Amino acid sequence: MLTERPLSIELLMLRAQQLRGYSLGALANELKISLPTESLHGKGAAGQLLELVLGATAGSLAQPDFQELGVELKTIPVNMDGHVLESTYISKVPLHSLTDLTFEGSELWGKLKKVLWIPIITEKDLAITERIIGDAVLWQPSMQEALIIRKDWQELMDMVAMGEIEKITAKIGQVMQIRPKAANAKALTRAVGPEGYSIMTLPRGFYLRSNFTQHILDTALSLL
DNA sequence: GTCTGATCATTT
DNA sequence: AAATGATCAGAC
Repeated sequence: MLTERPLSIELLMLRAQQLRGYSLGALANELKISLPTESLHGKGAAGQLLELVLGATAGSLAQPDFQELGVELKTIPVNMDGHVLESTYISKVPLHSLTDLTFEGSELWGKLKKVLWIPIITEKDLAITERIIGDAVLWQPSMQEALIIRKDWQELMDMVAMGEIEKITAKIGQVMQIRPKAANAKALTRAVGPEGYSIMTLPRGFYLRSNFTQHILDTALSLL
């Protein structure tokens, strides 16, 4: 089983497609690594396993997983009917030092320009080891999709810049939303508050709504 | 604490 | 059932 960094998108796709049908348990066995037993304690296990086997850069960089290829890797849980089960975290939301921020230069857009989606076929409470790798999909947003993403980003970031982070709920945004992204309620970070003063608040993340990622997967699969 | 990888648990 | 808000694990 190869784990080196792929030299081209074609090689990356080839390798990803070869993983179809593997269970996460079988894959972990080949790599001689162990997986968490309970899903409550293995939330990121699928993504980390796929990063390892596909040769992604580990680490906490604000850059795509395959930086040279401009590709971000995302596992996405779907049930046996192909139904997307969860929203997808994309990137952290900048909450301070917001001058000169543009959509084109944002961390979010850097990751959404090109995404390799790897469906993980599962059901609630199914052991992590029993989950199955599905058909990989390489996605680039269409012009229309990109415009909607940019509109959501601007609406949300306008509120952040205006010091209205505490007014933002997950209901805002057509295909994307802002939600907490923290270890727990005690993890606070600095943000722009009302009147421009600094406040402490929960870290936030950008998430793609599941109906949007469902559309991405459905569109790709309809072309096969 | 700040990031990555996400899913869980409760409300709607 | 779907959506929202909260949380789990690990690297640094």
